[in-house]
Amino acid sequence: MVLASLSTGVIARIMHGEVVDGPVLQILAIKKINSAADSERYRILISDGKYFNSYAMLASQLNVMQHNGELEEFTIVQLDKYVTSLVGKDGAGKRVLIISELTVVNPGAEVKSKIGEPVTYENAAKQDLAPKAAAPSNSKPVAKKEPGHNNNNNVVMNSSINSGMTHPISSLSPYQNKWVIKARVTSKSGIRTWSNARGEGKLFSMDLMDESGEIRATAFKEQCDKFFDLIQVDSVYYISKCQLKPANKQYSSLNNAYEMTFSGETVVQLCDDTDDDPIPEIKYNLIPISDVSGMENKAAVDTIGICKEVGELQSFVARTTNKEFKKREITLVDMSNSAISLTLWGDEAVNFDGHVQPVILVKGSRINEFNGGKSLSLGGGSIMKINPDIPEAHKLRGWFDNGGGDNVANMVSARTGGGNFSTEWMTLKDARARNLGSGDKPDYFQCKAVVHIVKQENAFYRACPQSDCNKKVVDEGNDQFRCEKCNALFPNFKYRLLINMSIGDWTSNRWVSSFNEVGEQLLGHTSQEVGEALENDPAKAEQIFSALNFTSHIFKLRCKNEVFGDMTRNKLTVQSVAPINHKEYNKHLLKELKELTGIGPSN
DNA sequence: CCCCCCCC
Repeated sequence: MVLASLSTGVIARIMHGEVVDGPVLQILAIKKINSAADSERYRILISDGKYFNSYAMLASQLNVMQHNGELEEFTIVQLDKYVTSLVGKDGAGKRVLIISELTVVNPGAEVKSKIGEPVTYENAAKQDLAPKAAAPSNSKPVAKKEPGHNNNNNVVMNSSINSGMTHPISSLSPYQNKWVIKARVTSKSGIRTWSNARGEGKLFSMDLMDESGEIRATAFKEQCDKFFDLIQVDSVYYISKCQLKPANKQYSSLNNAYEMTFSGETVVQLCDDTDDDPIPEIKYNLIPISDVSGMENKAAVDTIGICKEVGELQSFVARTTNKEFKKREITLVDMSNSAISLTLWGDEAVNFDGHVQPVILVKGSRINEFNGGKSLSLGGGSIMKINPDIPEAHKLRGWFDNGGGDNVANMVSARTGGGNFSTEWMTLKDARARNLGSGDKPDYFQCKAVVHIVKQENAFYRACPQSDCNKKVVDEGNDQFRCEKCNALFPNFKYRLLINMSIGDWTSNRWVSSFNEVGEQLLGHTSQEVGEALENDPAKAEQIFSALNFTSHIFKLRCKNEVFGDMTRNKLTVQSVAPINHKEYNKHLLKELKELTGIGPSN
């Protein structure tokens, strides 16, 4: 076994500001810093064999290495990426080493002992330091200063910027307020107003990130107006003089025990030296839309797709909070031949122009699962980019403009109840033979079938006229109708359809039930029209119902055993009907043929 | 000081 040589004496040079590529060092100890819960930080005692530094910290993305036991005592590591930064009051505090990327060269178990007799670098001999007066590590020439906001003689801010000495986000706490951070905005909310018992106002919030960590910041009222336009996602800013307070973890998934609030003292200054900047870029973990099917409900998703369809802007009042919301649902497609619904909110929904079918990138969108379909929703901390200038976007554009989105096979948001995949094709005979519906949960399948018989008897009922109640009403006479669910009398009612019909495919036939919306779609008339015809105009009703006979459709069916007394019946309910897409259906038939015969196209 | 992002 060969142990790597340590970069002897290098810690003194690094800590005096020299930039050294890939120093090889030994971990002598690692311990968790006593900080508030939920913000996990590790401090390291690290040595180059001659000097040690006990003020080294692990950037949080490396915590996992410690969890995996890769950073035990005596481990030899190479630092692939690190910065030094000042913490403490007025820049007079400690300089810390923050390690954001490292490679294990020799595991601690192999090395087994401390190398050399290191002493603190603060006593380093002159010859170990860089020959010329070394610049602090962050002190690349700072770009020309923008006129800062509230930047009147801000000594701390200016001296920090001029010296290149900023504080790592992970070092911020409520106990010390002389700091300047240099951070990238990773997301920014819209302006939101509130009004409650304690008052009213407006605010916006943003997420900030640097090499060491991340933090949420919120600007209220005056600060909201003052800073909203200045703050832009992806830009880097110097920020100082905010209030810090414990983060309410209920509302934030950021890895920080604290959050900050802008105050009247807060100073924000755009930093435009982005091309040679130690602040990391926002990372997008883009996944194919098809992958969303297999992910957990509420999980965060970064993805990119073409906006193939745009829904109308919708307004509604949330039933629980009585707040009004605006939303718009759009459909994204990508090269996994999959489509998914994405919900935009507020101004983003109002201002969205989808008719040009732009490329849409989302970061941190949330999965909402309903009846087996999964859709995405933008929320706090998520961002959307329209036509981002990245290779993935150009690739998608080319794919889509050449007809790529024409044959989307996998509807990730389709409500099949069937779980992770598109609804399985099955014949009516196989559905029986395979005892579908006998489990705890319903089964779902689809088949192509023709309508044989449609029952007119009991094809409708009179329902409560309230929009969110479909309960059958009791005719009280005198044109009064009682809803027992709403416990109210109404002078009117609405018709609801409940169509029973026999459908058949080439293997078998079955009775199926269709509820209101599917019934309207099949009959091509509103429930009101159908109900009135059945009650008052038998000839019209006959015309409406017979038009459905011998028509073929793709039926998505829900199959479940239902118990009535001591009888168990296997019941089929039509979830949705669609016209036969012959291209799609033939694809399915070819696949079946290939499975039966082994002959056919490769996919 | 917000912390809402529904419904089906």
